[in-house]
Amino acid sequence: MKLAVQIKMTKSLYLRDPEQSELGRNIIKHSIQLIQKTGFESFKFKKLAESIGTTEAGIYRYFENKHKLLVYIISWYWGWLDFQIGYQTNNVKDPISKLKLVIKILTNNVNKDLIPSHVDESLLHQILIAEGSKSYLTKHVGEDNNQQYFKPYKDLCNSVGEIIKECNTQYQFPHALASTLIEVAHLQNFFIHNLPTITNFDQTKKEDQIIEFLNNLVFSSIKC
Amino acid sequence: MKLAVQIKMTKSLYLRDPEQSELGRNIIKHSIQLIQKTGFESFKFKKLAESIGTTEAGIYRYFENKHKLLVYIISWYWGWLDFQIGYQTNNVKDPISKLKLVIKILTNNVNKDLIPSHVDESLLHQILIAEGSKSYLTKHVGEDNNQQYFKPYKDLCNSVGEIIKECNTQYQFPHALASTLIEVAHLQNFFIHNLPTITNFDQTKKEDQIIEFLNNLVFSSIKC
DNA sequence: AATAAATAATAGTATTACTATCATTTATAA
DNA sequence: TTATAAATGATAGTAATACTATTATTTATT
Repeated sequence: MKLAVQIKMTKSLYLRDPEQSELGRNIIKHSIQLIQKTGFESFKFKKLAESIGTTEAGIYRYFENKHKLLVYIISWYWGWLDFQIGYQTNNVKDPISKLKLVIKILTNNVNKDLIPSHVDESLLHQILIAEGSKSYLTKHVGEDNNQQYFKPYKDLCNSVGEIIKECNTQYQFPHALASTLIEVAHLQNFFIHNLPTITNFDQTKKEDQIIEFLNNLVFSSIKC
Repeated sequence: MKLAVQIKMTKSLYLRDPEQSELGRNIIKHSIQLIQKTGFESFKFKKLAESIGTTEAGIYRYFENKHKLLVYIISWYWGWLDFQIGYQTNNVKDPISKLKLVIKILTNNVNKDLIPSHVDESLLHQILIAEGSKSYLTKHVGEDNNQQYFKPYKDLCNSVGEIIKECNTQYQFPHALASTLIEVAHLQNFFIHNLPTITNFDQTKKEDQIIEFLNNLVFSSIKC
């Protein structure tokens, strides 16, 4: 039997809870496929409706607009990552090993068993890399923040920050380093695949090199 | 007499060179104001035309679309930063002092004397923070890269990477660290102003704290 | 004074991001 | 079972947007 994780989502992100119906789950599933395939700018509710076999109006009953749908998907991923980190580092005592595992998870070396079937984790990870920052890089980020849209992201930063603290209680910027680590993991992944000449990474074992770079960055900073 | 810096721009970014006419310079000037004020998503050529006192068709004679205009503006800024770094670190012998100065420049503690009058450097810096990554986070990043749209950005990463190398020739990832430094400077600036609870920075002397964080990050990594 | 280039004025088109309406199906409750 | 409500489907419509095209007018160059 497959264990499906339930990620708690902010209610104000949706009009109708997409987890509670077949159509809703289809909206999420096909959104992930379409956004990954076409990019967020070319992602249209009309195309989404077509690929599901429903109508635009059907989508709008679940999500007010496509930006909220993007934020929903991305928040879901942050929540899931946060759960993964808690779950997978559960038995790890040594904080340094813990943080190393976190870096691996952020760079996408994870156990995929616990994910609900309608979500494709590898597509989601690609969306995060290419579209993640668009969820907050808006003029209405303040209001969105007041509505708790970024709570899963902040919770994740906090979880990672706490592990950093465990490694070195003297380190001054655990939370800034946590958000840096999360974002740079995605950033370097994007660069390595799309603007390769920007980095020194050779083109073999890309992910491993990102992990090495991040390990060096983080553990030098906290002097471990 | 004011010295105006000329930044070399990729020709394929524009249809007509905006530096060469009053209208062109107005397009740049008012774009910067409008994008900063409304955000890129709400930035419309129609509104831009109105604020200049020309027509949409007039803008389209200079730029094929608003994405290319954004890339133009952002590339210009990277070129300008690269120049600033070269110019201001010119007399600095010690590579560590040099790199510290670079961090200051990236966090916007710069001499503004050399900037052409139609460009507002502080608005531009804000655009970079909030919209910078949108210039490459597209599905057509590969083609854009082939067209050399990101050359100024890569050149800047390279300049910073070279300074990092001077500090420690043994360090493995000078260019990855350079791009990380540039992006994290902007990222932490965005977070501190828009999602403050994410970092540990207290709300006074924000920029100084970013500088401190970046100094720690970079100099620990390269063991200086 | 002749010619070319740049700009202004206006109009038009396909697409998009929604909103509204009403009929039909599906689930729930008496 | 039937009554009621809730969710979905089908269709239409609208204002705004991202462009393109055309022609007239102004400005610069020869």
